[in-house]
Amino acid sequence: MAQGPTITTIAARAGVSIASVSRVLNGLPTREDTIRKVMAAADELGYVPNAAARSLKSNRTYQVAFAMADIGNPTYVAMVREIQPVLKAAGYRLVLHSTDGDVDDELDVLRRLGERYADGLIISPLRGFAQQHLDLLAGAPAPVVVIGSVPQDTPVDNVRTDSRTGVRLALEHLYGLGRRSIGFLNGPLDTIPGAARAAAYTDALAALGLPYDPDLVEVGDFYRAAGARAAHRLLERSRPDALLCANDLIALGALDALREERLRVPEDVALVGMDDTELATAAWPTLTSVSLGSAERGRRAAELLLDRLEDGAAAPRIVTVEPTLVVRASTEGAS
Amino acid sequence: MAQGPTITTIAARAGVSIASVSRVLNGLPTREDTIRKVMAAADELGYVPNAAARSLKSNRTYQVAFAMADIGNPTYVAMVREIQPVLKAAGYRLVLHSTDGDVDDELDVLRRLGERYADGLIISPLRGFAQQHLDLLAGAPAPVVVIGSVPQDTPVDNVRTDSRTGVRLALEHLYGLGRRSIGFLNGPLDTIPGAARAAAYTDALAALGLPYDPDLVEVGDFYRAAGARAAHRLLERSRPDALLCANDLIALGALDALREERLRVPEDVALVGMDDTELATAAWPTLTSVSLGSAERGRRAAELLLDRLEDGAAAPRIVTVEPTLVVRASTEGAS
DNA sequence: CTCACTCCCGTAAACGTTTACGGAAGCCGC
DNA sequence: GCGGCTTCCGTAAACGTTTACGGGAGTGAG
Repeated sequence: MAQGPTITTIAARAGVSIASVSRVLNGLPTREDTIRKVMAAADELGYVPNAAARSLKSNRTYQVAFAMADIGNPTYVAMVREIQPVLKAAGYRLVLHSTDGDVDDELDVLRRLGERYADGLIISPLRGFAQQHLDLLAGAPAPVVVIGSVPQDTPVDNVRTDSRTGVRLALEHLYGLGRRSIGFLNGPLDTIPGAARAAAYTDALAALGLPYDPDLVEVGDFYRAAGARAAHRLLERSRPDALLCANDLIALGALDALREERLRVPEDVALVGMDDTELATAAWPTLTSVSLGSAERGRRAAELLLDRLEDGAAAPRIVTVEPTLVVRASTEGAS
Repeated sequence: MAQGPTITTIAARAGVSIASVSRVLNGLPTREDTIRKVMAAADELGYVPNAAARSLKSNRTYQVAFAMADIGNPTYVAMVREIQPVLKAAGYRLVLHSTDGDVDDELDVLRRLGERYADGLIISPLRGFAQQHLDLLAGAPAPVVVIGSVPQDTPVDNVRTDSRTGVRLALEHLYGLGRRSIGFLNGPLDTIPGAARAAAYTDALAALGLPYDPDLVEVGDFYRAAGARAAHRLLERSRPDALLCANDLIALGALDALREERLRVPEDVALVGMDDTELATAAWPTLTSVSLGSAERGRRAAELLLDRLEDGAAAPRIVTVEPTLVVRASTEGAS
């Protein structure tokens, strides 16, 4: 934990000025033997540049922040997993924020960007986009990329998916299998995905000519235990032949509940999750799931941010990742 | 992306010196109406302090780094999940490094601590502890906490688990169920957990009076697909009545393989994983797994680091987290 | 020999904070 | 009315870099 050498130390040992040291270390044109002297001194002293001083002067931290609701959720893990290597390859560190889906926390992350501890931010808000969010986004002191849909004219890079299409794919698949009583286990309606999926479910039903039956819909939370409870509540008052779950965790909970109720999957109830996380293939029967391309969304977001850091003036871009349906045993029968 | 206000801006607007502004913002004793003026100016301007300038002066970044092999591995996710809130509560940000288990990457993380971009580091090395590691650890420019066992006299805080006991618990459990031909699917032997678990397996067999049969041991990698391949190889040449897997991912792969070979779990082959990740409860049958307390290790590591940041001089501490066996359906039959 | 030009390098300022130091103002007791 | 104390604040230095600017040495041409 010794006090490290600074360019001043190196300059003294090499017998040159700190300016020369800095030039050598940054590869600016310098005479050959000065380079050698400085390099030798730096090596001997084990010099490592000080990040704080460098960013103070250059206004670059080479850090990027990623804010999401919960690192325990495999969707976000998939994103982080893709974001990290992209940033690393470009020489950036990753700062991780878990907001627990708390709006104040999210706003706080946005505000503290002003501390300039990071050059940019990727945020995947769970709740939110009150006017307050939008104001902060518009006036953000550093580039921000939002994963999730942002209102039309918000001047921000944006990676979105089309959960409407995703839900439709799932319902069409179930309809095609002859299921007509398709229940829906959703997450909280005050979350962005919760609200979007609720609307999409209603629309997709209508498109298929199926009636909307409130008894077939339950709202819980995006966790496994909550999914199980929601499934039990739903099964108490109706008997669907299929269940769409707003994410894979809920689907796992539903699987637990169905097992307890001695209902077979998929024979009695076909089950579809969303997000297509690794849990979908760990479960048994393996879960049919709507892939919303979390990994790809993460990667694209990181790329957008890096582009933006290169060229701050370019017009905001919107990238849309198409959902796909990954069919597995929980709807199509035995493995 | 406007240029933010600095304490100089505030000082001008409030009609005081920058020293007064700094004092007010840091809560040092100041006259009441100066406080008001400064606060008013700061609020109006939306002042946010600059992190780089602050850390340059104070030598504190309020960041902590965590380096692990692979954020896709649920073990590390469990750690991050615990580490993050502990740090956040203490006002620290989390910087995440994925090393892919690459030794050079690990060394690089250690070296770059010298940039002082973080006040401390939690590292969970997968390979390593060559002399090079130890030298770097000893001379680290900031406190380091290692998750995983470190040689006896390394002057570093250390959170370890006792995988020897963990493996013994698993084998005793299987032995108690009447299993006598217990196979072992391990990860690479040049990794720390791989080597430790191999030795523990041999010892535990001996303690139970069972012979060591090389045909019952297969080495692969810590991934699901590798686990499946290893299981297939093992099943080609022997017919165990139980399989211990060096982590849950391998166990999931083994489950895949066993299913393909039409072997029933646990009737034909009892299956035990390690790490007790969420995958263990997602699988079917649910997986008996040796919990190595990943979550707790993460939390304890974060706490150790925070303590160390308070008091750098205290003697290095070693915390040991006891493994436990979580028995589920993959050894004890129907749910 | 001198002038102009080039090539390197050193001096010093700047980034936005924190903080040591000393000065000004007010108050008290004598 | 003056010395001494306290309280508050401003000046300036410092943290470790990067970089604008200008000066000195060397070269070549006239």
